[in-house]
Amino acid sequence: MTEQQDAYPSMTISTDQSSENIAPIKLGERLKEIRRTLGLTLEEASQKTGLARSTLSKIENEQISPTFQAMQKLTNGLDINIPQLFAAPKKVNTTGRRDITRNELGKSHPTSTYEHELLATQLSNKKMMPFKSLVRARSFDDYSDWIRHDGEEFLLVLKGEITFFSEYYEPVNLSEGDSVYYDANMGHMLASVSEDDALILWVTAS
Amino acid sequence: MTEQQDAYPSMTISTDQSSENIAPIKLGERLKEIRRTLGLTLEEASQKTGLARSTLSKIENEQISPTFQAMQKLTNGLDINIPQLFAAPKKVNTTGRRDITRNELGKSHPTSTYEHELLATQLSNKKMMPFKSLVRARSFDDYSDWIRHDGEEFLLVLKGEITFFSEYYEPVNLSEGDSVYYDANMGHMLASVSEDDALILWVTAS
DNA sequence: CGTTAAAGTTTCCTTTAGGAAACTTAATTC
DNA sequence: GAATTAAGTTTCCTAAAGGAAACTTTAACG
Repeated sequence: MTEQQDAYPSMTISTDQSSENIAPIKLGERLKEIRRTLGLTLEEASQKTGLARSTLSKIENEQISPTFQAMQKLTNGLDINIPQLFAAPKKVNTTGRRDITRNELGKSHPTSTYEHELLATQLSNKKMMPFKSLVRARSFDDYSDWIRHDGEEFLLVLKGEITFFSEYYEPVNLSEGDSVYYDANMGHMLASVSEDDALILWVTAS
Repeated sequence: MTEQQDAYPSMTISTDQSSENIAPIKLGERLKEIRRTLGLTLEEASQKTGLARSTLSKIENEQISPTFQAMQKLTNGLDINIPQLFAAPKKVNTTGRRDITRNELGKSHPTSTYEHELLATQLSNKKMMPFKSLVRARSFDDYSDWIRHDGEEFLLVLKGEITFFSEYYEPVNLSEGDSVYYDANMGHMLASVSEDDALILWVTAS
C-alpha cells in the first residue's frame, strides 16, 4: 500500500472552501432571508408567529435581540427549526464537490494493528470519513483497550475474514461481503482470522 | 440476490428507540444539566459567560426567557453550540447498537438500472445508509434524468468497472477498489462498462 | 406626476430581561 | 451543633424587549 497520491496523475477535482464559522450569527439578516423565501410580508409573518409587526422589523434590522420565547414563536410560526435558523448562516455550498481515489492511492497511516488508508482526502468538511484498512491484528491481545469514539461506523469486509469484538456482544466472524453497522461509542476492535492480513472498508460519521 | 434475512439465523441484535422530539424545549433544565456536567458552579459559569449569577439562576429556573444575546454568551462561554443546546433535549442514547448483515442477505430493491441491497436494516435513526448495488445500466441512455438528492455519498467499486457520470465533471471510469466521494445534489449516475453487472458499495449521509 | 394602498420603520409606552446586592439554603469545619 | 463559607435564590433597580399606533417609504394605478 503506497502512501503517495501525488505520483499518480490525479483524477481528483475538488472545489472546497473550509473556514470555520465563528462569525457572529446575523440572525436578523437570516430571518429576513427566510421570510422572503417564504414569500411573506411582515404583517403575514406577524400573524403566523404572534409577534408584532414592529417587533419583527426590529429583529430583522438587529435593533433588538429577541428573547428565547420570541424565537420559539418565530420558529414555530414559520415552521423552521432552531438549528436551521442558526447553524447555517452562510450556506456552505458543497454542491459539485467530488473526490476520486484510485485503488491503493489513499493517504496511508500505518499502526501496529492496522494500516489505514484514508480515502477522499481532497475534501474537507464532509459528513463521512471513508477508510480502507488492512487488519494486521491476529487476536484480542494485540490491543491494549477497546477502541471507542463518537459517531457511528459502517464496516464491510473486502477480503479475508475478521473477528469483530465488541463490548456488549459476543465476538462474530465476518467474511468477505459481510458488514456491520454499530455505534462507535461501544468499545470495538478487529482481528484477522487467518494468517494473512484482512482488508476492510469502513466509513464513520458523527 | 435474495431478499430475506429472516431465513438466516440472524446475528442481529439491536436496541432501537425512535420517537420524534416535538416537546417544548426545557431550556433551563437542559442548561442546568449541562452546567452540572461541566462541573461548574453558577459563579464559575457566570465568569465564563459574562452573565450575572442571578441571571443564570433565573434562566435555569425558567423565571426569565433569555435574549438571543444572552444565549450567545452562554454557548460561547460554555463552549457548546446552539443546536446542541436545543436539538438534543433527550439524548438519544444509541450506544450499544449494532447490526450485522451477511453477504447477499440485505434488503433487496430491484429497479431497471440497479439492484439495491440495503444493509443494516435493523437500525433506524442512523447517520448513514449503506447499500450494496448491482449496476445494471450500460449507458447514459438508460436513465431519464440525473439522480440528485440531499446529502453526500461515498462509493466504492467492489467488482467490475463502472463509468461515473456527473453533472459538472467529465465521466470517469472506476475499477475495482476505486472510490468517489461527492455531493449528491450534483446530478450523478452510473453505468457498468463491461457486459456484466458491476457491484458497488455506497453509503449516504445527510 | 399626484393619489392611494401596501410594506416597512420609528416612536412611545408597558412589560420583561439582566445585574448588584441582600437574603436563604446547603455544605464544611472547628 | 454553632460558626463559617460556599452555592443558589430573591429583591430591587435599570436597561432593553415587545406591542400599538404614528410615521415613512415603496409600489401600483389613474
